Amino acid sequence: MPLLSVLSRMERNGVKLDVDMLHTQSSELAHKMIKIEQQAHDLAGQTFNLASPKQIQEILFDKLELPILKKTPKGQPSTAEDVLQELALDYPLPQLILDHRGMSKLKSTYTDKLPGMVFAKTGRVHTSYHQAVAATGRLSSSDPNLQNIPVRTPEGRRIRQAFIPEPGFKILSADYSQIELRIMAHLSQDKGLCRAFERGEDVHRATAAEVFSVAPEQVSNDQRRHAKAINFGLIYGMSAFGLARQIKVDRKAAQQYIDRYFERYPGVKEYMENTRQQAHDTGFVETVFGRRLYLPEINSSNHLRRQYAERTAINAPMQGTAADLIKKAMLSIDDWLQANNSPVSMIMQVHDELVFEVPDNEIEAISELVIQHMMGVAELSVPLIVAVGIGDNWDQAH
DNA sequence: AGGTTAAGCGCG
DNA sequence: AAAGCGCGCTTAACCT
Repeated sequence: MPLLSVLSRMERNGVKLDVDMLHTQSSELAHKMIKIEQQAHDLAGQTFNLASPKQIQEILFDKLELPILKKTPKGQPSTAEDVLQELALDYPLPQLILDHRGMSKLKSTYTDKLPGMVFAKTGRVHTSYHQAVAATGRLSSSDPNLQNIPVRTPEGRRIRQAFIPEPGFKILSADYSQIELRIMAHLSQDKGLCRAFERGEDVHRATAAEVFSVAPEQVSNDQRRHAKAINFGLIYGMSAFGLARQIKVDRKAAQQYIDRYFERYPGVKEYMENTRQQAHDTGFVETVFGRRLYLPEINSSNHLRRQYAERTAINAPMQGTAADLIKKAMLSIDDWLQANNSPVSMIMQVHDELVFEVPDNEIEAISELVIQHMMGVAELSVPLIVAVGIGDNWDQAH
């Protein structure tokens, strides 16, 4: 069966929503937002629209004369999240704006919008998946986008709790753990990185131990957090400058971390250099399975465009291979479900995660089946680990 | 009235 | 001078 048919079936399956729960959350958010607005107006000494970047600029930077830490591409003082977080350390108003923004996002995009997207005939929401949008080979989802449902904050997770199964069913979520780092280990064949995954170690902790020269059990929370930022940064082609900004150390320290990383993981260094070189020589990069991404600007005389293409060259094989793997898993799982006339529905895909609606009495068998299919799609140099969760809503299952 | 862009932010 | 990859959605601001 072609992937497109699998996607169509998933769209048709849809997912059930607890609409009442979302309505309740909407009201609560509205109430909290009004309170924040009042506090903000008191601090500013005037009323203003907390959703208007222009008005926020006027109040923060013209009226209150807070320092301008960053500008937008058009030269206006930026009020972006990281800027306001920095300012919030010294002034009260930025935190209120941030809180308000977060709630406003949740309310307008999710709790207000999703109930209206329930399709009357099925009582469920039906997204559209797009197979040929993302350059790296990922799927995208729209109308509504089910690939950006909140999860990182407690308030956000309450929205996930509204994604529920039919009576007699459970939500089963299965995701690949650290899939892109595992692919980096496979592609680079770096000894240390492969060994960490083979031994089932906490990879960020292992990285921290190497980079900061301490025993794994001695790694502090901050060190692990920094190592995690380094690992992600590598996948994205980040520079010392970017790392410094991310983890709030000076540029020199960030450069030392990166140097240290490449000393400890020389295979990764070599892989990065080879990938860049290959992109320059051939004009494309490819995934483990040979799917290519062409990079017409890799030899551009414009530095910005060239550097952008170089970062894409680093990232695309890893992000793209992860996309290939989960698509293969979707195909083989769908194949099995169809062949066995299974009552199980595959209902969502979120890049490294598959979500199913499973009859209560089949949970254990299907968990095992999904894990086996996802792990078994390819034989890489490191194990592909799949974590499964089960629950009465998507948040519980995740 | 309607469309487009900029800024910002939700997710992996 | 910029500085971390890939998406989609909302509001404000601007434009026709």
